Amino acid sequence: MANKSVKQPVPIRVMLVDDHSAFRQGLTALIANESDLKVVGEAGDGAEALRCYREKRPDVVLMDLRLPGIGGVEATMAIRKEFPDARIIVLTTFETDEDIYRAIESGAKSYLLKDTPYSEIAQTLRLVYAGQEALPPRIASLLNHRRQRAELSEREVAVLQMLVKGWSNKEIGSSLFIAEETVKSHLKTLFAKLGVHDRTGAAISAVRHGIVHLE
Amino acid sequence: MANKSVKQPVPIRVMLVDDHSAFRQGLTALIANESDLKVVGEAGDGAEALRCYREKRPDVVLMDLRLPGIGGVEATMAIRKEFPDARIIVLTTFETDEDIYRAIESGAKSYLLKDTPYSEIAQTLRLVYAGQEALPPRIASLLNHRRQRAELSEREVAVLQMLVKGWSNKEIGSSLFIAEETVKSHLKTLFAKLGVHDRTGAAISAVRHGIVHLE
DNA sequence: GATACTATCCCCCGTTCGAGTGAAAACCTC
DNA sequence: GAGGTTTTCACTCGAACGGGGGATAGTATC
Repeated sequence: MANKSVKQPVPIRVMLVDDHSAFRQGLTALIANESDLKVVGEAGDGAEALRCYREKRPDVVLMDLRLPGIGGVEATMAIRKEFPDARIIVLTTFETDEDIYRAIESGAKSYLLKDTPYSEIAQTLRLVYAGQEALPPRIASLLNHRRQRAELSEREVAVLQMLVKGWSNKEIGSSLFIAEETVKSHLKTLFAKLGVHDRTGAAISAVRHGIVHLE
Repeated sequence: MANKSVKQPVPIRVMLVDDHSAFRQGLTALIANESDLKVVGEAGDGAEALRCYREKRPDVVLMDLRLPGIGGVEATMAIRKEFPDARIIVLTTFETDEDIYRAIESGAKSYLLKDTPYSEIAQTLRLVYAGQEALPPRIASLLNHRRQRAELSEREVAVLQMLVKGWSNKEIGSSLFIAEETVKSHLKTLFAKLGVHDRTGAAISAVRHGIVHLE
């Protein structure tokens, strides 16, 4: 039982953040097979993640994005604010460029989809522990797309959200206490920034890129 | 090594269909802990699923929807055509009412999301093996929504797809070799059936309900 | 053969939308 | 305080859209 492992005397200490215990369970079981990796903590939401990080000080964190209460992006920012050296890998099912962008901006070192082969997840844990930033090609490409897209102002996003709800310019205007003409003005810049030519295109583009979430 | 199990002398024979080996791996590991369940076959795509079913004749199948080549719905139909008694549970990440509807129509006995707690997956395997149709409340509710929605004709779906692409009525018309007026006519019935009042609402509704998939 | 439903097309008419152009006020940054 | 961005609003004009009606032909369904 003594620590006689030749390859890795001190395993990389991993923490899992995901609201689905079944997923944590399965991943823990798989990681248990690796001699150089060890799960030292689990959290089911953002607040718990911060508490657990403080207590366990893991080497690497696997973080889901959709969490009850505080989301994964906010949790990542909170942890990195207190522990600037924290190495966090986002592991989620979302793959819009906006989600990826926000995750990386918040300080995540990598971004993996949940259907990534397990071996690749393990490999990424090792790479990120070693200080690298390992982004799969597809993710890196989407991140680039997002960075090439023009930034949307706060107001423009607000208009876009109401557009996706199916509201008319007049309805958007009265909801925001501005003239219909102003809404049209925002839409014009939105069309240009999104590279579309009408409101339907803008709505679809907003959903496709994850700027506005349905549900 | 002899079969001395008291509780379940003959375990329920389960087959997994999912293109991600990591997921199959994790699930197989978890199922191995259950004395009354046993994974007897795995497939990575629809065609392999049918071959494997013929060979192994499992009691229950866990089927993903997004598969390379032949999709999960088609695979379910193919298996049930050859083996009408086949008990198939869809296990996927999609949760639009349209996806659920098509899965159940194709003969699936249950529909679970991949983030379902493992214990519930196991329980559903047992229930479906016993001949029941176990639909989680949320899924059943979405299925009802779909059934309350009016059926869309083939032509209407075609128009809707082009609408989501951001095409104008004129563009849709020339693409389908019909007059612009005919497109407007289809749109009128679409608006009524989808319960919206303009094309943007129709586009969002189509995506939300899974009638048209983005990407 | 009567009864649906679907797909196709037409008309009118008012509303909405989008392009073009311009401009003023507020705010931040340097 | 000069310069940039954001937000706000105005005006015109033509194109696109959506609601109302109706009509014909084909194909199932019964």
